[in-house]
Amino acid sequence: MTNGPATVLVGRAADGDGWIVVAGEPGALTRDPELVPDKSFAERVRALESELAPRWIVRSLRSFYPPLLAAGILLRRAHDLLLCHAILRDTVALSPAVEPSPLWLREDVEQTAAPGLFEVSSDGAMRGESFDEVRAEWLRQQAALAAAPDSRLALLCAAESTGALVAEEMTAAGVPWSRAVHEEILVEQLGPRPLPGGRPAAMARLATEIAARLGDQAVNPDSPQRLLRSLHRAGIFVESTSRWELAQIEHPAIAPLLQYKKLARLLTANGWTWLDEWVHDDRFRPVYLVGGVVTGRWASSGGGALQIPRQLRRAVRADPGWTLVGADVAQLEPRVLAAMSQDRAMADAARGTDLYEGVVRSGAVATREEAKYAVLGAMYGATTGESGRLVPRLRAVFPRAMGLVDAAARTGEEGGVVSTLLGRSSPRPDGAWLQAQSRASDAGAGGADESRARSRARDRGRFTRNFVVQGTAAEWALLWLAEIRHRLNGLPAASVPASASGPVFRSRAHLALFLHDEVIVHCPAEQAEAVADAVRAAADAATARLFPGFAVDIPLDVRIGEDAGKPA
DNA sequence: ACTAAGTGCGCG
DNA sequence: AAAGCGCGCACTTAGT
Repeated sequence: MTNGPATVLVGRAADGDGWIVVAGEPGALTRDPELVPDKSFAERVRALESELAPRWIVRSLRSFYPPLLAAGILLRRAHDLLLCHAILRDTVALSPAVEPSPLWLREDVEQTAAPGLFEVSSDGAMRGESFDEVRAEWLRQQAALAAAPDSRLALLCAAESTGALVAEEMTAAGVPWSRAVHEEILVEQLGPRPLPGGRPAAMARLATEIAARLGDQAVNPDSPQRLLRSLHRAGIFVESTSRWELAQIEHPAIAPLLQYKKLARLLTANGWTWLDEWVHDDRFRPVYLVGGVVTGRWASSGGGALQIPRQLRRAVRADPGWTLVGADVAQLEPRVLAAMSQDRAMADAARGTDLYEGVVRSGAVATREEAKYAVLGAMYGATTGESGRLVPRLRAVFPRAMGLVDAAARTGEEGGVVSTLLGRSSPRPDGAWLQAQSRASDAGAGGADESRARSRARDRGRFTRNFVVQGTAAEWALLWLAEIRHRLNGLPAASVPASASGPVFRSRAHLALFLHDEVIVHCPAEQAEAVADAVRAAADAATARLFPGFAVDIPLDVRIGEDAGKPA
């Protein structure tokens, strides 16, 4: 702990008036506390950042960082106490773990940043933002990390915090989004924008056609219940109106109905209303919730950032003089499984760009299609159907990888906790789950109790089976993101027209979108190749960092230019 | 009129 | 109603 960046600890003054700042050497806070008024706080941060390049210890970057970005300040390193509290509180590999505290509940993370620049929220200090509380929590977390058996948890906390920096930077910069292209797509598919509440022309046409072919003028394809009755009256005996089931039926009404559902989805999820609400000045600004998914994946809030349909991806357009670099990993999760389980045979199968072909070459299954079903089934816990039938073949060929996920499933079924490679732990079973299990072992338990308990146990086993893989893949992605950010910030300034990405990124390459195993970078056109190299080098660095001493291929598909937005 | 749960579908 | 994981959002429906 003697090398490394200095630290700066930041919290509100006890009377809520201004900030208390303490700077110090790594691992120790040596300087005297300094009281900085709200008014001059941003400038103080700017000065400390350029003087010390410290690690900023703050309660939550979600509220702390956006005003700084708006003031043109880029932070290099941080430690987000709220996010790390959630990790350390649940970590089973830690004894003692960080004591859970209502002060550090994650709910606050979902709040949007305070509107004014560093204005005091009346209860801000009481919710854990006071300097004393920040310092006390920092000391607890440092002690917990120091007591950990190795540095993996510290790496996870650092990566989670850097992820939080990236998340706020991406929200600030926004995804370059062409309203014109998006509108073109809408008009092409739906027809001109209808009056509010009205049906677009293409949907109205399809509705008429559905009515005619079902012989039911009153059919309402927007209401599953009524649609189901209409279908039954027409002799189509489906159990639900979901696309998958309808697609199996041969009837002249099905084609227009499926098309209607497709257009209805486009209209309601990403139509003109969505554009009006979420795209301003050709920027889409989603809010990311770092670690918002139990496994450590990110979630998002508002605008459905992680569910943008692929058909709209071509609305992602670079500013003039700028371009896009898109990259995604094929089959990240099985590659991660191979490495975390140190399964040499599976890592060999993962060599090259298509893991499924490698599985075929291994002799486990005969076709690529079978390989895909078998591998997905192994990670998701399939027991029946095509997939369930193929999984046992993998056990023979990849015993270590299968042993790891099978063990995770067993632990989950027994009510235990599993962890990712860096140490993020799964939630403990909840009260209802425990109750179902204990009821089944009661003296007077019936068969129904037992089968229900067994079913719940298996559900939980599938969850923990997937947790270790999905969560470790999320850790790889987090490291990748951090490495990309580091390399982009090292690129020289470029002479291009200013982009619309805000004061920090107007002339600097920046991450614009992150989607589990995929990134899009917005960069000056002249830097496209350098950025592509940086993104590739970052992936190699992430792999080396997460799996030291074990060789595994995690190759990228990298695209530059107009097509960068949409993966193959 | 408002809320909560269910349905269906987009993403990985 | 995906066989098998994790999400968010819009809409309908059932309940108050």
